[in-house]
Amino acid sequence: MISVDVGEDGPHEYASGISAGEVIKNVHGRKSGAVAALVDGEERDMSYALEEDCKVNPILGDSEKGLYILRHSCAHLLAQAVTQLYPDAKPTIGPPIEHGFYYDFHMDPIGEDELREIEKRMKELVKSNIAIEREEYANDSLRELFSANSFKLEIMDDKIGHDVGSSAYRQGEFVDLCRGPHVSLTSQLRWFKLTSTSQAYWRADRDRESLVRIYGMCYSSKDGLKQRERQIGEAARRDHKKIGKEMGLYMIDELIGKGLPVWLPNGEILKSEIEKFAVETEESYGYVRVTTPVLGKKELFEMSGHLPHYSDGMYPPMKMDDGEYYLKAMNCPMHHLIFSNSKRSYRELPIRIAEYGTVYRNELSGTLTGLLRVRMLSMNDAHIYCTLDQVAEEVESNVRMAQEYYKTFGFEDYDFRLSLWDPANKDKYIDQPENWESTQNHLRRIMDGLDVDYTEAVGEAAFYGPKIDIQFRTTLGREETLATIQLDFAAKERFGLSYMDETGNENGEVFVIHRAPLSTHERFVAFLLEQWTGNLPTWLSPLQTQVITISEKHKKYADQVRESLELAGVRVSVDDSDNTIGKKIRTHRKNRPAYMLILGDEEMSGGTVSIRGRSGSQKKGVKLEEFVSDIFAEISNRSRELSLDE
RNA sequence: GCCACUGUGGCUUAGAGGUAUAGCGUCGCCUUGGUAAGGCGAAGGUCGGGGGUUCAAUUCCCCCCAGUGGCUCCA
Repeated sequence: MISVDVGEDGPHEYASGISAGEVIKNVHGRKSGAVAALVDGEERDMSYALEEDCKVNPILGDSEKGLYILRHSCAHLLAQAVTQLYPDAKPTIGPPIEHGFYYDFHMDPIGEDELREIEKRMKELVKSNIAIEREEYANDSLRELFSANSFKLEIMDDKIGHDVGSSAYRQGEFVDLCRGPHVSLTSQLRWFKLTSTSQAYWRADRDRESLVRIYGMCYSSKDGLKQRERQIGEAARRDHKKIGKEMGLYMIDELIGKGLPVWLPNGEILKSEIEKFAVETEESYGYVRVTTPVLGKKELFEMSGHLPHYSDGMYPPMKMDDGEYYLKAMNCPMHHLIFSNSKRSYRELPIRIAEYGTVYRNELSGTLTGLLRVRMLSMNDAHIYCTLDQVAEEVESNVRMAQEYYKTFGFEDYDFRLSLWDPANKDKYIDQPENWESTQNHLRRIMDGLDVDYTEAVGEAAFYGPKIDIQFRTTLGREETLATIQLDFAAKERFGLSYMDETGNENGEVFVIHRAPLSTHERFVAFLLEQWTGNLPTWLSPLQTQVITISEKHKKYADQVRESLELAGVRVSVDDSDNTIGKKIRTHRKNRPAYMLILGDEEMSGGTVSIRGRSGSQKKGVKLEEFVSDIFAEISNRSRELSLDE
């Protein structure tokens, strides 16, 4: 007999050799929802035999661990279906991921029809309710088992004896090299769906074999799957590309080129509202503004380190009669020259140089999408030149500024990330290990002193120094970097930055902070549109008031209303066409004005307006002057809420 | 850049080897209408571009271009 600790009600006695699953069934019932067991803290199959005293807990299908097991098993199910349908296909690796799983196969590319075929076969395998069993092998018999699959052999070369173990999992005729654990029956894998295929390289190495990756999503219940499908639908509804088109914000024309969005009049309004806000804010934080050219000579970018470390991100040079010129990928080199343009005194520091302009980055064509990833980036960029002692305060005030910005814009779902260099990948970074260590530690101390949570990420630094990234989650749960605050220890030497210190000596210890809290206008607008589903706060709305007349008798009054609003600086448009009012409301909804004003006999005689909010709310008989002053206040306060939609 | 899929009037879209649907929008006429589609009519497309196969291609094949989803990369 062995004693098994099952949690709340103390240890139970069982015959030695009983399976973990039997114990869980005995304690938690047949329908516990367990997909595997936690035996002394180790994840095990339900069939795992208990030989000595231990602690056993169920891993529930809807827990994080349980979902990963389900998804992992689902990946095996996929591989079984694929190898049945395509006997020549060689499974490589197939891990669980957030929301689902993928599996990479060495096989000929497949399309949508094949994907549905495979999914159908998976469903059949679920119906057949095949047992999934763990098998233990000695190393050479394991190699024998997978002798036809060079990918599996390669995995064994690397991992056996380390953490993969020498186990395989069998379901019917299909066997996969795997550490497990897995669910015990294919019928436990009901709530999945294959979503897409893509290409991947074996070991993410483009010189190795090209593989077909098949993605799927998988949940523990119908609800989970449905909810994810709804989330995907919601993301489509919030898609900035769709909303941007409806609101006439931007266009992309193939003759201009991909990744080069054009801001249309409505988009330009939105962009300039953001810019106006940033200019005001940064003036109050002591920034000065400059403008620098969009291109510069090769020698400049060699000096800055862009050409050795960032050349992939830059456009090829333009040969001119006096040398080679490059489009700038960043503003910093030119700002450094501005700093050096005059003798600086310690009394002047920190100097904060800001620029609203464009930079140009040669992103791979396949990565470009809408406003989220573009090749011409409009930025509210700035560089702060300060002493080491001043770094902390400047970083802090930038974190604070970012938080203020995001509050106003209504962003809440973001995290800070301390991005560090990767000493194993020295080509990507300036090779000064001591400087990396000291600046990274410095930033870490600053972050620890601020009351914000952050994570650390190796290999995410800029080439010239560590940075604090502000990470956002899109509706689909994908993480994107919105903004960065970067600490640059390299510029001072490369550009010979210096100032006269208190002792009257030239001091070269100038630290540079690069920061762009509002990201690029392109990406920022994409996030804003998603955040608000296009229904932006009034101050940001390209159209703040849409006036709708009931009949042509009211045209004159509508003009009067328009004039009053325009006088107060409110963006207004009048629709006095002879369509019905319902029709007009429907038509104008896609432009997403903050408010619609309905004008008819009642309003005209009383000098009032009838307000229709975005939610469909109606408020009749509001004095025109009252509306004008209310909306004016809402706009000047940059209010997040639409106070008149009630 | 790599892989898969997609590309039909301003927008959404049907279709298929014999030069093509429908709705919205636009324009005109009628309607003067009170909070998410009033009625009638008209215009508008070399079916992404270029080659090829065929008596015939928008439909099949090849090459480009662009979009979408991934890989890689990244603000």
